[in-house]
Amino acid sequence: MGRSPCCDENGLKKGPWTQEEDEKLIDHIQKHGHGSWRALPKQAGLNRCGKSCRLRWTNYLRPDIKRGNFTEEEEETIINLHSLLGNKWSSIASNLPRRTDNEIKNYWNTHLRKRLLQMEIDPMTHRPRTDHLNVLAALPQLIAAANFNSLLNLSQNVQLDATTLAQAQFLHNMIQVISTNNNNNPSSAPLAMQTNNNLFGRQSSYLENQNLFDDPYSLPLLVPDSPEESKQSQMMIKNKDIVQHHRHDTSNPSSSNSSFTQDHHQPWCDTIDDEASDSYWKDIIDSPLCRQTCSEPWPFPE
DNA sequence: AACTTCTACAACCGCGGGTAG
DNA sequence: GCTACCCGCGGTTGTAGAAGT
Repeated sequence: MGRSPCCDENGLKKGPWTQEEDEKLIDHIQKHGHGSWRALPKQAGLNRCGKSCRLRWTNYLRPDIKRGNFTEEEEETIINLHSLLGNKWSSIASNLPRRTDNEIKNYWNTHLRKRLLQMEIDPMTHRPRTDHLNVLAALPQLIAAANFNSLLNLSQNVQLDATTLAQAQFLHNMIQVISTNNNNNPSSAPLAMQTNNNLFGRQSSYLENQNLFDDPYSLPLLVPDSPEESKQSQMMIKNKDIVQHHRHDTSNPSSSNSSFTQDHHQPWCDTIDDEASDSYWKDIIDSPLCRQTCSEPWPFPE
């Protein structure tokens, strides 16, 4: 039907808010509540449209907003929820107390998204990027160039420096994920969810009690394949269960709530033991290695 | 010191859902 | 059922400050 934007009305101020305007808005809402946003500016003596007032209040002035840096726990929650919900910022925000959808959206776009890109993970699908990484063509090249197998074998007997070892592990994991994808395996799931734990080593729980590990070499499936499973998981998110589980599992790694025991897929775990996997992805993300690896052309940095 | 480029994030815009008349 | 309105959401833009040259 079409409507004219509320701010088309003549003479209404746009742009950054002044302290005086903020004070007027806060004062009015504290005394009267916001009521109708459309009517509020006039009542509060503000030369703004209602929409602008609502945005200023909900994203900035509201007293229950938590500002400042995101914690690791918050980052991990955002990444996990984004892999499930996509750009449903308000839904994600509902699982992060005192954070606004706008703030989460900005943080995603300026920090987390870039971080995933640096890891060659598509931030929308949370899967390894294949646009410029032609998997089939690149795989032999990757292995040959890195002399990968010998490196791995060597690493079992020789004390390699940490960087080299980390590079080997990183490549190994990438190849394993890629191989799994190529094998038409259902675990072509978002990479963030394909490790035993998620991107930051916390365990997801919404697929509890499912046998995920038929193929001992496959990476566990942590993302629902069917719409039904997806709905289930989203319901759990709505109930904030997933966040609670995360926290529970963090404090109790051997929690019986977790379905992601590692007994059934030892080959993967041979590379990453329990302790290491807990901080595995986080370490990679934060490490100079990640930046180096991702900033250099494949197949592998020297 | 001056200029350019980059980064972070506040704010805006347009769309769609819900609802009252 | 139609229209007008309100509200919330997600994408995008504008801009101030930081970093680089």
